[in-house]
Amino acid sequence: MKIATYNINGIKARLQTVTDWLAETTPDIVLMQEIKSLDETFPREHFEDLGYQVETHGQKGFNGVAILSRVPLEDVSRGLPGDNDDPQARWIEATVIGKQGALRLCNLYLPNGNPVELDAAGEPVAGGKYAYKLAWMARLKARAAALLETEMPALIAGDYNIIPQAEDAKNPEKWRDDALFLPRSRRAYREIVALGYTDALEASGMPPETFTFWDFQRGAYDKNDGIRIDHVLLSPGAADMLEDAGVDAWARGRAKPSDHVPVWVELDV
DNA sequence: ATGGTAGCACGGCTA
Repeated sequence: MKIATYNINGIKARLQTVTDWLAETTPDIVLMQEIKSLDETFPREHFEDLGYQVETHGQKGFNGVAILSRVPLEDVSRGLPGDNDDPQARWIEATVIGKQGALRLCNLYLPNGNPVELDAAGEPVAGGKYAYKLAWMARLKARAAALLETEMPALIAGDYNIIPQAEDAKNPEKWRDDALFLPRSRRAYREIVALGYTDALEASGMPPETFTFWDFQRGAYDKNDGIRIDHVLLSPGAADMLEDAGVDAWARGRAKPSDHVPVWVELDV
């Protein structure tokens, strides 16, 4: 079963790009971020006509996540547990049944966190974007831990907005004070992985300079000034199913590209 | 220090 994550940066502007990519790479399941669309304005029928079940968790203008699946999805749940008052649509999960058994799919769009606002003591300013990012990551850690307590193997994938290591950036010094790379951000990410998750790309032996995002500005793609911020984390049970993983970096060079490219795994589910 | 680009939606925010 081929499962991909793809921050598409706006479904309306990306419909043709995504449709062409689907035809060329034929994933069974796509976890999409930044659909920037309400549920009712998402082009559901377009993807249903291509053979996909469509589950969305949308929001007007910003954020929004969706799952496309050629395999039936069950028990769809919207919103990351831990804050019922969070208005931002950044999390959707569902169960897929394969030949061997079930797999829990979690699709996330982790907050960017910039600009970083710190008080005189160096603590994130309450109500600021960086504080929101860290609070969201604490909720993610709790959910990731809870998933390990269940019987079901789990995949947690999406746009993490985290550069895990200096090697995951062409120019790490540019990101030193950025919310994607601050020690505090990376520590929170490492704590989640350390619960018992496997980075699918790392496990499959990715080459140096494996990036998933190049900014639209300053000709970042032409200079390969990229970062790796889209990740697929696998619980131990899901890691046992891993057959292959990769990045469709070529998608960044196509017409009307997103600033992110797809990351995919092949799992023997 | 600023502005560079893109999307949504039509002003200004988000990244």
